[in-house]
Amino acid sequence: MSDINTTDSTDILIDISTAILRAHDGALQFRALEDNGNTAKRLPFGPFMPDRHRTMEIGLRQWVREQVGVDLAHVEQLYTFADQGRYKSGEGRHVVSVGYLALARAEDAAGGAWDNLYDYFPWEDWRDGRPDMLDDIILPALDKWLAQNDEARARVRLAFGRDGAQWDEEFVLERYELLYEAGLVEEAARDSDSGKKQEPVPPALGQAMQLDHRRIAATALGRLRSKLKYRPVIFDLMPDRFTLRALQQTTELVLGTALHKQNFRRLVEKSGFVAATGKTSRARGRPAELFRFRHENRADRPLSGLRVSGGRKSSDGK
Amino acid sequence: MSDINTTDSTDILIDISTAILRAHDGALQFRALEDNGNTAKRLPFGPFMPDRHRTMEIGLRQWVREQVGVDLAHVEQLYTFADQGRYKSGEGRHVVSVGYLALARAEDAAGGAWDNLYDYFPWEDWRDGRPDMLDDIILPALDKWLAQNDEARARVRLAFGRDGAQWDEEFVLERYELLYEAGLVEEAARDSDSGKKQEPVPPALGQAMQLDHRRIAATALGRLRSKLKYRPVIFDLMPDRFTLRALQQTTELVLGTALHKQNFRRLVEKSGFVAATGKTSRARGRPAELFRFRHENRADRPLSGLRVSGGRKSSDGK
DNA sequence: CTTATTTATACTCAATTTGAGCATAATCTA
DNA sequence: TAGATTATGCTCAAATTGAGTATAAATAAG
Repeated sequence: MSDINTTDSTDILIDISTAILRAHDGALQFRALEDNGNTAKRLPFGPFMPDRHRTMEIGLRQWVREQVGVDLAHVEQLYTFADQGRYKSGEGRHVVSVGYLALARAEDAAGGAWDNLYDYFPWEDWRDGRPDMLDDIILPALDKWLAQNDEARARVRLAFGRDGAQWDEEFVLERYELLYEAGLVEEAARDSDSGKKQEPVPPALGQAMQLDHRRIAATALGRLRSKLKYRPVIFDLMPDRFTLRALQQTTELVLGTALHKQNFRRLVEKSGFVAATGKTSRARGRPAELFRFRHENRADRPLSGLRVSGGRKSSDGK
Repeated sequence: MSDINTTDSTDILIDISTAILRAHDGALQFRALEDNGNTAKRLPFGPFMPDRHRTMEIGLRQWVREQVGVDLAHVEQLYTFADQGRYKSGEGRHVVSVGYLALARAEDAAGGAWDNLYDYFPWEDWRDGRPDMLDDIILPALDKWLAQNDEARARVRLAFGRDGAQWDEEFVLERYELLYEAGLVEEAARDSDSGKKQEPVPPALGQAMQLDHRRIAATALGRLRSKLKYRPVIFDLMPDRFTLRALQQTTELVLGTALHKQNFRRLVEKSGFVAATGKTSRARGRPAELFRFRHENRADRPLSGLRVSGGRKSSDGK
């Protein structure tokens, strides 16, 4: 038990970092903070202090309150990262990092600096088709790396959908991790013992972040993409009233893929998650009906979320 | 950042606890350890020691190696629990508990004591239909509690599938948490300040465990049930060669529900995850073909896991 | 004010998937 | 040799899904 093995346990510091996402201006954004003397930005974060924080979520909410003034809709723990060497702390303290995902409605998250998440993960946005950088930069660079690290080939194949495997938009973290291991993101060079400096890749692959925050952001995006499909979390990114078009755009934003309009509408209407109201027009074209999320119903249905799917998979042979 | 807020951070101890599951003897079992002077059992666990453990998974594997001799197939981090008051440590140390799920093949996990997981969560096993204890004991008790705690009503409805909501086998943790909060499991009485002792419920609801280990076990079961549906993890519970019947029984074991045999077969064969081999007979009846898991293929397909589903949902009205 | 443009919404249709069975096959037991 | 028992093949209708076509209701342009 704890009392037996407790002997030499070193000083541990737990940091709680939160990726706060919102959908705004046709972009998937997250709250990014700047620090003096550091070009890389960071997520809101702070230490977990058991004396003051009865739970980690209470701690999280404190740091979010103090560092950014945002009303959080959905909050969810992502993962606890504890690898040594991926997180340098000033002192000798060992740092363990607990990542959280939080969703905010644009209305409740007005002020402050918000960055486009896809500026940090440009290879994840497939809304206008497969990003060129994949074939032009990433895959060739990975191939070069694989020549030295053949054991990673299967992971690359799976994560990047090569050789017959298909791209799975949920593998955001797996892709980032591989790019990190291959030394293709700035953080890799930064974390490696400053002695042998890895060659920085000419066209930087997305913006870097402080500490392990980009890893947490990647985890957040992957988790959100996955969760969307079985729980109605998308509504935590939407305002009170919204058109189906807006709902679809937000969904596409998160998934990073385009969806078939009529079928999306059919899916949503059938799901029972939304109820019609009056209507608005604003923008061009025929005015669209405004819907609202049916809280009442949240429990009635299989909670299946929006079973969006990309498109009929090519029925290749078998 | 950390250096700023680091001031008074109290001494934190991180415990790594692992629910190791296997399918054996027609039961879903987990490795349960006994301690002298404690009737409640525990999971293998030990402190995370950053000096010795480069990653938490390395720490986990050390404790598992030392405490139980089991070859782990699949290992997955579940959740980090840090609520104060749910975990008493002998000393003044604040304990944070990181839970892991591990799967083992019965062949690689022979020795030691294995307990039936459903002895700890009897209300989760629906293979022979809805367990009587739900209507006889649990729901009436929850109702009594709800009379004092009306704000929990919606959660109970969702977790226990009442009032039109339907039972979702994945909500294992949510159900356990509610039973805990309602004081219906032994751990609740144990953790509450010994002063006011909660009345223990006459027929104990499943076996209790030490510390927060039953909570971790609940998380493990919920996660596994969920993951089964989108990743082929079930094969990490199977031996090298298996009949489709065995695969189905293991799946039913995990999900806690019965499945339609012919459709399960169709699903599995079409998935491409298995390949036929020779055949065995042993048991009564027509001998069944033996299959093996197709590792090669792991990446080819959408990785969709076994999209098992309970049965056609009643198309109630809308 | 008439037409093009734009977006929303309704419907269709075929392919595929799913839920439920029935039917037959291949063993073992009595 | 007749069950009993389990495996496997096949059918069939209902539901879901992918991909369009068609129509409606606005705004913007001339």
